[in-house]
Amino acid sequence: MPQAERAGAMRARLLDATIGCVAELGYGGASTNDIVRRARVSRGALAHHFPTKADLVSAAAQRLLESKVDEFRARFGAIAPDRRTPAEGLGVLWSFYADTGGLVLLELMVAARHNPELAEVLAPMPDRIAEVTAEVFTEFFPDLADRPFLSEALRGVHALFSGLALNALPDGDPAGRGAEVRAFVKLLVSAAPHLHDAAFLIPDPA
Amino acid sequence: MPQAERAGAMRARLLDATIGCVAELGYGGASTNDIVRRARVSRGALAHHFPTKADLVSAAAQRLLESKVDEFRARFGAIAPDRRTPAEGLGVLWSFYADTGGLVLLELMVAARHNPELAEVLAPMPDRIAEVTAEVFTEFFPDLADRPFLSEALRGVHALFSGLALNALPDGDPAGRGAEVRAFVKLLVSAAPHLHDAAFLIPDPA
DNA sequence: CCACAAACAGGCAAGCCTGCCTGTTCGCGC
DNA sequence: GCGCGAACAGGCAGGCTTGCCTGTTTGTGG
Repeated sequence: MPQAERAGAMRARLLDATIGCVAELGYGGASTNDIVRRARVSRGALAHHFPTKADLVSAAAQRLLESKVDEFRARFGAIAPDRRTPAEGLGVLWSFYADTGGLVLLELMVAARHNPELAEVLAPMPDRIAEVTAEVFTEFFPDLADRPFLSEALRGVHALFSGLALNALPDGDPAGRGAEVRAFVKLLVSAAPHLHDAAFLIPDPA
Repeated sequence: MPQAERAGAMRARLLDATIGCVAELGYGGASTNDIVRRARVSRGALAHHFPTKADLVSAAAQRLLESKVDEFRARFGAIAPDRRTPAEGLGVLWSFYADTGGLVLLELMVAARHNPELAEVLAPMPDRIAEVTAEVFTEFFPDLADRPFLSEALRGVHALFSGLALNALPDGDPAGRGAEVRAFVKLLVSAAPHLHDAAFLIPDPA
């Protein structure tokens, strides 16, 4: 096996093991020992590719973020064309936060507060996700592309979902008691296309 | 000083120091050494009142949660009566998440995933907050008390705000790029009372 | 007034984690 | 075929953390 490929595979294994350990043990509980054990790699190899732990987790965060973005595109594209409604898209968005990867992202997010290197990687995340979401949205629903407050609404939905995932964290159940809220949002989104003018939203000064 | 009072004060100092350390160093970075140093207390005293670290942080979480609930009530009541609109209330809600205490709550939230004792304390939190919020809301806006989806909307706003706070975490700025989203939500909330019937929300089957 | 228990002080030991260091194998270019 | 450097293996040391353990003071009830 050529050198480059070997190193790449090793890096990938290390990164995946890191993500797995964070998912399983939490950011605080994931030690480099656990990681090398899970990846079936020696400590030396880890040190060779990622001199410091911050390098490792930063790279893992990057990998996870990109993989999830791709996954998001794929899942959205996988919806049957005749069922591609914004409301249906919400399910895809939710899956972005509800699964294991989303959990890890959450954990890394708060860890970033005391890890500048991680913060640097994760800071552009909300914008990146919003960007991709908007991109996909305007691709599949071109007639809704220039709705007022579209960007704000999309970002809001993302924030809402990450908040729901967060709140559901302590009681183990990934769905938590957020199901009703999600249903409500779905209702709202279903209705939104029928509001052809947002002017009425401006409260009556009277 | 009587015994009970002394012990109470000690407990309070320990708990406050714990919250302070978590705020400053993060959950993972807050060691019992830091805590006793900050509280000006000996290790023995800590061990006496909180045999294990989990006991300590659980108690601290409890204290923080209750203090924030009280603070929420107080801040809401402090709004000038003639300015008490739901939209104005959003500011209070946001302050709940934007300040230091909210940050700590976020951090403890994700920490709870691998700390059953903490989880037990924090699990009822979303419900508790929703409850208090609904209570305050119906007290100040009795005519809006039985709006459809009120509970869902309130819970949604909370989730949204916690998500915004979370997303703003990596870039240090507590406000982050969430200001536009909050403005949008404010607009939505301002408009909501003018929608006297939610029936139109049901999408036209045609 | 005394005995007792709670409250508090400080130190000790075991365990773990991270970073580095030396040694070995493998692939690549000449 | 050979030398060189990257890739990898495994162990060592320093530092830190947590929980416990012994010793001392202080308040309380009989």
